[in-house]
Amino acid sequence: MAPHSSAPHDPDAAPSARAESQRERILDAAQRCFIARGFHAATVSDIATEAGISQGLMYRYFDNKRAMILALIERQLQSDQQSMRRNPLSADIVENLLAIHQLWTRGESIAGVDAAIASVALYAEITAEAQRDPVVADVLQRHDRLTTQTVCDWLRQHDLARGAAIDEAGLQRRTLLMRTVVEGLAMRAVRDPDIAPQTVRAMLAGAMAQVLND
Amino acid sequence: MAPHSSAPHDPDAAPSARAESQRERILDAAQRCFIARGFHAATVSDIATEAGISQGLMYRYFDNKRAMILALIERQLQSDQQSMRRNPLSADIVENLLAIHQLWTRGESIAGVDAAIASVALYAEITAEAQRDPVVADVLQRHDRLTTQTVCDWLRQHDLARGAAIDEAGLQRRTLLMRTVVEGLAMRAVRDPDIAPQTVRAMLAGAMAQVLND
Amino acid sequence: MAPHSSAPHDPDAAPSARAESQRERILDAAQRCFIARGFHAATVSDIATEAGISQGLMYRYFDNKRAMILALIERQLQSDQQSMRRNPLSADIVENLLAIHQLWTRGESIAGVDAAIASVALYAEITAEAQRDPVVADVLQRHDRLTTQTVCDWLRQHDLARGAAIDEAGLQRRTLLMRTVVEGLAMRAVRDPDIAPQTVRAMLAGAMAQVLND
Amino acid sequence: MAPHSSAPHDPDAAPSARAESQRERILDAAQRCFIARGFHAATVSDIATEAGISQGLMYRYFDNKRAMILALIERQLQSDQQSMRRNPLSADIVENLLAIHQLWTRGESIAGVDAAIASVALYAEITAEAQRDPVVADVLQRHDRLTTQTVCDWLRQHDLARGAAIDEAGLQRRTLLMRTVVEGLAMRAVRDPDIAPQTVRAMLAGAMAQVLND
DNA sequence: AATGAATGAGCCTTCATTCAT
DNA sequence: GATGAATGAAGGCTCATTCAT
Repeated sequence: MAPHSSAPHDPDAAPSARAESQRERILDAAQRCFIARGFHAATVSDIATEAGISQGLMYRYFDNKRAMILALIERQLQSDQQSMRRNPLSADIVENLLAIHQLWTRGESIAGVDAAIASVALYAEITAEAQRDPVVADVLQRHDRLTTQTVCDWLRQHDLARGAAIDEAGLQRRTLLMRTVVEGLAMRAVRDPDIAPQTVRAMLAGAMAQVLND
Repeated sequence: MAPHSSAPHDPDAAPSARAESQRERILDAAQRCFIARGFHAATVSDIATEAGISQGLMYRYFDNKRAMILALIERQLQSDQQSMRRNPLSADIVENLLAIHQLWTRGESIAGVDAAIASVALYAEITAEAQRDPVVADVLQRHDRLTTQTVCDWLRQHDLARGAAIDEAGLQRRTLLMRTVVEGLAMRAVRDPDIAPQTVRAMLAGAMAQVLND
Repeated sequence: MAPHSSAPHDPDAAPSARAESQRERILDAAQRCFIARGFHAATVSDIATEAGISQGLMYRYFDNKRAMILALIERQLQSDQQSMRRNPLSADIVENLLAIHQLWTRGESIAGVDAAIASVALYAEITAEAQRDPVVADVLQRHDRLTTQTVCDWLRQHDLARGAAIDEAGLQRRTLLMRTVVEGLAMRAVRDPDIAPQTVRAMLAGAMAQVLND
Repeated sequence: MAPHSSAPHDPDAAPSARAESQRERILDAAQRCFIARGFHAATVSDIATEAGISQGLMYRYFDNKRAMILALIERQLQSDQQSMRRNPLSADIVENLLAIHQLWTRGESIAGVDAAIASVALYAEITAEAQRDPVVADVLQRHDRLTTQTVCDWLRQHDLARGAAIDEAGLQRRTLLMRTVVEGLAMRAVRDPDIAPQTVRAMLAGAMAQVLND
């Protein structure tokens, strides 16, 4: 019908660059609102205002509020994965996590930092949602396995580099420990923001020793 | 107005036993609803039905919905603490956590089990709320420190029992590790419910070794 | 739970007298609004205002707007049937229809008159809805057959009274003619309200002669 | 602005052939949508899609949705009249009506058939609208009288052809009967689609005998 | 103490209409 | 002429809260 442009409401067509950037603007706004108020308390009106567009227009880009939530979750998971992939294991891992812990502690949303968890509030809310919404649970699990694979590959490379024998069961154990400690630390940062940094550093040093050298 | 009992709406009077048990019933119902649907999606009507009372009556026990949420959070934190206090460190700690991990994995609400986290969804939602609501954050932090103290005392007792030297910095590090691993594992259980149990056991064995024996 | 009263929102309980009278008030208001503006143009807010209650309260008595429409249609059909049943065939049938035609012509809603069609606008709108909504179509057809039976029985009694032989095919033909003329006349009354009464009377006389005496 | 053609948005200019054909396309689409969903439930977007043009463009041909409805009603009435004029009274009138009744019964829109009522749903909705909107009522009545005149002329010709004396009052009576039966039958077709065809034929035979031979 | 009817604010969503291109 | 992005005003509906009984 209109050969030179494909509207966002035409599901068969690839979205135009403008449409894509609008979606991103909306998702950015949604992210801020969801972090600030939560998935259910944030209103479509909030998001529209934050995005600087009218409420009605949002429905050209998303079928409904739930679709916004799902799209945001999907985007968040993909961004998390990319962060993990870009951020190789290093000797500085303890110091890196320590720095990120400080940001979590301040409740700031982390942009430009390669953190697997950009906002603890969003991470927690997505997790809660996964226990209620099977669609969210599925998306989450699919991404989770990719991330686990990424971490596992890291460790395998690390072992090869240091000439250690490859032990698959051990790799999985250490991957799980790595992820558990990171995510647990995020929760700790919110629930008691005043832990002494040296305690965190010592804990991380011990745990990362197991991750990297066992 | 009610000559034979001090009504719960009289703030100056000590709540009667009956009033106290009503509050408990309501909070029990609220807990089930909040776990199933979340703080904001659960309606007052849901909770009233679940508690088997009328909507209007709830407002004799709680000023409003927010007060219910706060009371539930408070109660949850106290119950978590009691679990921790009742559940001393033992050689079975790995197997205990493994069993709880299975329950988390199934998304079941844990009753009668001495788990620090009765429902991961509720735990996550409370954490998210803490990053938005300073009142929640304060309550959370106050309880958190008590719990940290409880765990720390455990470990001190454990060290005394095995004749180890007492190292305060080490105790704090191991306490943090303990809590981080438990809370991280709860999140892992939701985000990827299909991790192999032997992997979890191996990870826990390694981490708990550091907690108990370092 | 409450043994002495059954709330309208409890689907298992028989509605209380109060609830029933509220439903009637709402349906009365809905009828006025639907006649004045149509099923789809009339708003729930219109109806609430007309009924003198709040919007929210309507949803204690009807699940949604569609349920109101369906309930009104059902009530209308039942009332039509009762009119037919109360209003036996008589020598005055021509004059009766003539009088009703005058009311139709003025677009007035007919109350207290035993007219099969109380409001032509409502009758037309229900008919239109039947061609779109299978549920409405079903309800309509079910009632229609009862009404047809009622008219058919009238005519049979009439024939017996005048000593005529009973001819089933003929009864059905005359029943159909009777109903067709009545409903057709209703439409005529709206589409050209200025037909001369003597023309209507003459037409009815001829048609009713066939209905009553063939 | 458009030097080579008189644009439809210029009210002083005669509409170009192109503009006229666009209007027809839009009205065709509108008719399909209105039949399927009703005046108020059909959206401008529906109609635009059905017509294969953009929403914005429709506003170059019609001021607003109401203007579309009015134009469609006007066109419908004209087309009905032409059908009546093209379709002279004949011995087959009973069989013709019987065939049309079948189409009404199936809820199909009748195209290419010389039926006075192309769609019962549309006919009913227009009738309902006439009782609300004086503009519609006026247009309807004006057309109605022309149609009545057309039918009346038919019958006069018929009488002349068979050598009967011309009786003006009788002509009006028979015209009214004719129209009443046709429109009443349309309603019957929707409200009880399962009437036996032989019953319809017998009823029509009797009524048309009065129309043609009295 | 207890009920549940009643309210009204506000939410998600739709849609007629406008406007920049 | 033509598009479709954008707007804003409702509309249907929900729900926390209040109140008469």
